[in-house]
Amino acid sequence: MKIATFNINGIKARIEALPAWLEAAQPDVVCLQEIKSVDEGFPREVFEAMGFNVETHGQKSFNGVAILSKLPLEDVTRGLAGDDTDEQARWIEATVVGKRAVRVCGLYLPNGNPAPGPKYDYKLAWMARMQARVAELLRLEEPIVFCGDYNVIPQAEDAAKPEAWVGDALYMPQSRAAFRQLVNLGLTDAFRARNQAPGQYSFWDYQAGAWERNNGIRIDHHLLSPQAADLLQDAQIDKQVRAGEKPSDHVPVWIELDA
DNA sequence: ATGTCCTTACCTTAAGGA
Repeated sequence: MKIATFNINGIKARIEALPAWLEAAQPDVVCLQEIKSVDEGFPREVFEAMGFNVETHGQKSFNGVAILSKLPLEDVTRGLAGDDTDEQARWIEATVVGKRAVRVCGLYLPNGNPAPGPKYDYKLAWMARMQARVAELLRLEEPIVFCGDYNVIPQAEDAAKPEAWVGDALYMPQSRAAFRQLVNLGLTDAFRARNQAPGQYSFWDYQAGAWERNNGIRIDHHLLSPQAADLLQDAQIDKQVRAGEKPSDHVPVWIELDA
């Protein structure tokens, strides 16, 4: 089962690039972030025509997540527990049944800039809520994948210029500690389990020729429950997508599970 | 580099978010 995560930075803007990548990469499951669309405005028919089941959790203008899957999606839930007043669409879950059943959680973690400030407070509070949800799901002792745009640079080697990110919400010590606490619940960073090389990025800013200078950061991750980690066969970043026509500022990252 | 892109609304131009 090939499970990808892709922050598309707007479904309307990516209505050509996303199907082109789906056709080339042939993923079974794709978690999308920043669809920037309400559910009714998402062009689901484009993806249904390609054989995908489509589940969205959108909002107007900003954020929004979705799951596309060639396998049936069961027990779909939307939103991250822990704050009934939170109206930002950043979390969706579904169970995908292949050879094995896998719970897939698609997430778009808050950016948090500027830090400090209310947006950073929201980021850390959101990460604490995620910690609780992950701990709850891990008790099931099943294959679970938590994938998406984490907006966290885990280590210095995950940035081309780590010194440029000091003081940024994506690289603040508290952000990295909260990410570490998630991992320390017993999760595996799938990409790092397969590839320890520095210079592996999933995002290059549109500004200042970041792509041309390879000034990137690795912020799109798959964290795996122990039972999912047992099934891990591959993990890759589709870097070349960033050089395509009208690209997102993120590229797809995917894993292959024996499931 | 102060460098770009996406979305919306006060809509052909600016603001907010990233």
